[in-house]
Amino acid sequence: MRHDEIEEMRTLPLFVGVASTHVETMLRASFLQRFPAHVELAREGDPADFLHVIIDGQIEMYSAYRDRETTISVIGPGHSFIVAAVILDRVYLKSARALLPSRVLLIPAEAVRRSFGEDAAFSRALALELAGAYRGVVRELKNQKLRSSLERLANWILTHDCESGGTGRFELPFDKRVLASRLGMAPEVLSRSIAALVPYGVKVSGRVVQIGDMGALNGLAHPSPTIDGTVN
Amino acid sequence: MRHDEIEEMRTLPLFVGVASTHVETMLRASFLQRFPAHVELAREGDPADFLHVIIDGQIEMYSAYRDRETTISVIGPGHSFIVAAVILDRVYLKSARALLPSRVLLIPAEAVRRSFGEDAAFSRALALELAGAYRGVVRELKNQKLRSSLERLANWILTHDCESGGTGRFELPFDKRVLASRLGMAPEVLSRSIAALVPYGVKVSGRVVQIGDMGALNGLAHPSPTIDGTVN
DNA sequence: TTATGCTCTTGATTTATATCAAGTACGATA
DNA sequence: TATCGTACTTGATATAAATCAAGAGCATAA
Repeated sequence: MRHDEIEEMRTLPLFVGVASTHVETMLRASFLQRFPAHVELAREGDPADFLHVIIDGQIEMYSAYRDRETTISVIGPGHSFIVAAVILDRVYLKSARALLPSRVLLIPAEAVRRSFGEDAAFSRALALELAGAYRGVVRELKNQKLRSSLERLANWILTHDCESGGTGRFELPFDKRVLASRLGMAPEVLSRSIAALVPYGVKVSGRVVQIGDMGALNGLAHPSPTIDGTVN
Repeated sequence: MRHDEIEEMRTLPLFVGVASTHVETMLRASFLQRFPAHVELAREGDPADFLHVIIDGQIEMYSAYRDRETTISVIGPGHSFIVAAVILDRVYLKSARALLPSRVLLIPAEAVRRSFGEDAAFSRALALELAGAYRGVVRELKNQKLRSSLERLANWILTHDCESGGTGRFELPFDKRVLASRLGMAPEVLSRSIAALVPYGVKVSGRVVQIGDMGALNGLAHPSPTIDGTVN
């Protein structure tokens, strides 16, 4: 990495309060890599060689079993992934692919584990990161086990609108087929669910979603702070 | 807590390598409490007042939404819960109830957060604990999204047999209705799924499960290291 | 513009799972 | 031992979701 790039990375949330010598050591061993869309960056079952931090672009975390595949999450700039596998020195549980051309910071697992062992601020930052990630997955598990597809979609729309300014109008951040997989349904079911939201004032044309009647949508969705809470 | 009890708690895995003054401080502020069966120890949505460590007994972690309820996990002696909520100072995402009469160590959240901030070994122990917990939930989410009820049951039997000695014969550790909820299905569906395993050599009478043909069950279950791995 | 290949939608159907309603087994208790 | 309550099972049915099969819309490139 170039010097100016290292300066840019130094300010990542993961590194706040961490001794600059440790940040320096990790960053010097790191790579800033570009990935074209559709490329796989990590495969589940492989040993965790790098901690990944998305600088820009969009990454899909997914998993396959027999002839099925499901999207676990889609993440963007600032997010890191495979933290748990790296510090435990285990294999990845998910695969990752770029949905958009992306730049990703790759920090060698070995360097991360060394800093984790030597720098208290860094181990604390990782603990907090993991605690937040843990709660995110717990929320998602509840979402899957306790809700119907239509409820999941309705709540996703509410949450996403909220995260993108709460204007009642936003663009889908990725293909509908990815959204379907993320929500745990077949693409056909997503299509029909979108149609089923029309009586509740939701209009979807192409990638644009419009919430016409927030009250009606809320009444259908029944959002819950312990499932949808935007702050972990 | 009495002195001998404090001595007993000192050896908990959560405390290995942690400065004894910190352990002492936390334990002195803690309570060792007994809960009869069926009692609720924590309710989702409440602020996290205590880190809980099960000394003995059995605790069900569950969650409710509208008129539904689901079991997230059932845990036993040595396991701690609500670590994430405690260190982030947030509300619980799950409720907890005792399935058996239980003894639980309650460490005040405030004391945990202080030690987390001051003791590097403790923050590292929590990070590792959280990393393991995170991977556990990810596995469970994949289990839910990628498998049918019958596959989930078949794999649960294999995993549980393995964890209890791999003899091909074990006792259900809790009621079938709890198992059904844990596996994400209605109790009736569990009954029928158990019946559907007979052709694969699985016999269930009362609480005793016998695996007659490990090969056949494996063939149905297709266990995967990235879903069922017993080591996180 | 017309082709080409997508993604998405719609309709018909099957399959999986939940629900409702009895019944049966079984353990605890008197 | 008899009785009560609870957990579990079984059958019938309803609902939810997946699958299969076309077709429609839309962007891209020739």
